[in-house]
Amino acid sequence: MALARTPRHRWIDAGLQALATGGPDAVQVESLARSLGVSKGGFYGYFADRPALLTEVLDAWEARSTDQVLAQVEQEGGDARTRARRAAELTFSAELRPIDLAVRDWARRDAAVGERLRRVDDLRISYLRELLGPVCTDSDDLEARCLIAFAVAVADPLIAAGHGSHTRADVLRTVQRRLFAPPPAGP
Amino acid sequence: MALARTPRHRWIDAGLQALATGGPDAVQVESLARSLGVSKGGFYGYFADRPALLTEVLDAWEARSTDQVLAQVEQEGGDARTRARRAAELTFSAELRPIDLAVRDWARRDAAVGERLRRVDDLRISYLRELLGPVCTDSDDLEARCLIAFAVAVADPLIAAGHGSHTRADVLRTVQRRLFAPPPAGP
DNA sequence: CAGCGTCTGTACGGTGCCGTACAGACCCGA
DNA sequence: TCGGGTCTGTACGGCACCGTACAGACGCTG
Repeated sequence: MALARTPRHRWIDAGLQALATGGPDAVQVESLARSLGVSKGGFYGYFADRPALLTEVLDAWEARSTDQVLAQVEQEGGDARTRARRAAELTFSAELRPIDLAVRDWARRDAAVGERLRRVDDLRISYLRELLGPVCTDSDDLEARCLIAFAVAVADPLIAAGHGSHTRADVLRTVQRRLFAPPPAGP
Repeated sequence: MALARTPRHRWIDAGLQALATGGPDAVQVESLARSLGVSKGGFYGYFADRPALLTEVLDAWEARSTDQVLAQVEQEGGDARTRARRAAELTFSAELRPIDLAVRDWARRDAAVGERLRRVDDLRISYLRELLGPVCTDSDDLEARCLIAFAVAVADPLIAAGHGSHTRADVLRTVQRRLFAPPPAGP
């Protein structure tokens, strides 16, 4: 059996890369072949057609975004704040972040992608809820903190504005401190 | 002079619609013509080419998202919280919201679009800062609240997760209350 | 070394979109 | 009513991509 120079996973990796950079429309068979330095000859031996590749690309994204991240975080251990930060670091790494954003935009127009994203986000928020639970007294407060944390993590790279004399990193630190601060007194 | 059945602004409106639904790649001359019930015959009388249309579509979005929204809000008046809510309602209306999201994703790959988005977001955050200023004591707190408010507003429709027994509207209300609450005590 | 299966390059037809060209329909004003 | 300019439909060439077909190269296996 001859060894494949361009096995399945290389097409999928290239697909993830293209998805991250240009969205699902940019995941094109001939374009991927060019980026791999190959012709598309072998592609249709692995995948029935372009949609089949897109499905597998999403599978790969889902696995990397959930199981792999959680396994890594739990293995490294630490207190709640450490694990929350680590989970965020891994989930929104330079590699995974743009894929996440592309999928999020894709989900707006494809219900099946929306379904996948819902599964992934539910899992992420559940984990976050678990980590933030101990510092919150009532569940309203907890849900508000979860949404804030997740929304800021998701939207940070999408927001183009500056913050006067502050850097974005400054502001993010303040937000993080508030998220783990003891609950507010008032009503 | 014959009256145009399909004047400039109709092409631009259709372009905004397509942009909202399918992103910039979906803004196609022949596709827009079909959605307008016309052939593309007249298009090239108004626009040099497809990129020219995209530029004008962005112009229209920018105007509607900034000047028109601000003018409306200031005209209606009210206290800070009312105006903030009204600005959010208008900015993220059912009509403008999907365009905003599409532009945000587009800005990730097109520097010129990023530049426009930066202008628009800077203006929005400045306005928000102005409204939230009075309830904040120090500028760290103020910037954190602005980022939270804006991030939640932007990311809300992008986040697919549920919140247990709470609805998203419940959680958003809690977040909003916190944003206008008096500043927290210690660090 | 010969045979086999697998992977790869090349070529092809089909399709959809871009931008151009041009002829005819249409509406206005004289 | 008649001319003139404007808008519109149709047709075309070019290009990029999809999916298929097939021949040859490659490396393992006997």
